[in-house]
Amino acid sequence: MPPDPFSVDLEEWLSCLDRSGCRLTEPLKVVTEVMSGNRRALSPVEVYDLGRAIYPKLGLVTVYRSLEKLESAGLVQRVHQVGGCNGYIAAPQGHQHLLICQICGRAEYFTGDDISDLVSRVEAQSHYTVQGHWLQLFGVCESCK
Amino acid sequence: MPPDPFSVDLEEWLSCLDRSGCRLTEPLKVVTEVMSGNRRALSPVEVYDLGRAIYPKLGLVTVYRSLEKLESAGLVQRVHQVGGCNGYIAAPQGHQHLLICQICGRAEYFTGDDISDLVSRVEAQSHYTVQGHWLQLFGVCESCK
DNA sequence: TCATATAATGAAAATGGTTTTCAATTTCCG
DNA sequence: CGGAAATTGAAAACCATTTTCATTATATGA
Ligand SMILES: [Mn+2]
Ligand SMILES: [Mn+2]
Ligand SMILES: [Zn+2]
Ligand SMILES: [Zn+2]
Repeated sequence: MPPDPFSVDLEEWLSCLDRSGCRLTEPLKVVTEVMSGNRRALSPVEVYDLGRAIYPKLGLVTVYRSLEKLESAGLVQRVHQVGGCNGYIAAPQGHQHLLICQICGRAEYFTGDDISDLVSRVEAQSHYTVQGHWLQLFGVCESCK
Repeated sequence: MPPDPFSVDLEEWLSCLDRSGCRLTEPLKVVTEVMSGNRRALSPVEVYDLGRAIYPKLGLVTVYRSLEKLESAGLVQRVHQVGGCNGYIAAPQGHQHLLICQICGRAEYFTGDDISDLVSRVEAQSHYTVQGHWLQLFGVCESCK
């Protein structure tokens, strides 16, 4: 069973940010706490609202800057959806892709996609060299059915 | 061999728009001509620039409205990429996905992805019901290597 | 511990892509 | 042909994100 990205704890994220040269300020810690403890893709404003519940004088600009740091450090990733592409969620550990509930937004990572045969076939037919892929599954989670 | 969405001709697109209740105005025809004759994902401004080469008094607002009509009619689709999610390209015919050149932006559709085994496995493990998927391949096209 | 350099913050302003408004124009049906 | 109604383009509004800048907080090392 692969490690669950959502079980990674706050301390690890903070030391990772520390190692990458960030100062561990209160606002950054708050954004990190919100992002590490959530299983949904959150927009900057949602992070802002959740963050202010912990630290009321948090600024929205700081949320944007903190998300950028978390993304640079590889701790969160952007999530593209039909409804918008400004969501952020805890990054996968290794080769994983997202499965997102269309009703409540809850997300899980899954492993085991093997598209190497498909890639070979597509490369042969198209004469492209394939370097990477995006895969995302959409559905309904257990509690939403 | 599946039909190539990029070979669909302008007349078909126009009659499709006609059938869906649009008035075939000069600006809409111009945007349709640009979109049906291009193999790259184009942003609204790119469509605007290409369109004005044909019809100089075309307005950017009309480009937005025309792209919306083309999307509603199922003739174009939005393309999500790392560099932005405001690109539009001719829609696939049936079950196809995009392969995009990272260098020049040229895109091809491919068929034959079969992820049903993966979906079954993921459904069993996650207890989600999977309803759909996004798949996109990125690479380098023949002329860019 | 304390002084200091400097990274980080938050408010306000700027930016830039997209949408809305509205009067004028064009299409298409009768 | 009219004439109703959809469509257009310019201007203004909107809104998410970025930039600016004076102030504050952090880390470092004397
Ligand atoms: Mn994969
Ligand atoms: Mn597929
Ligand atoms: Zn759900
Ligand atoms: Zn190319």
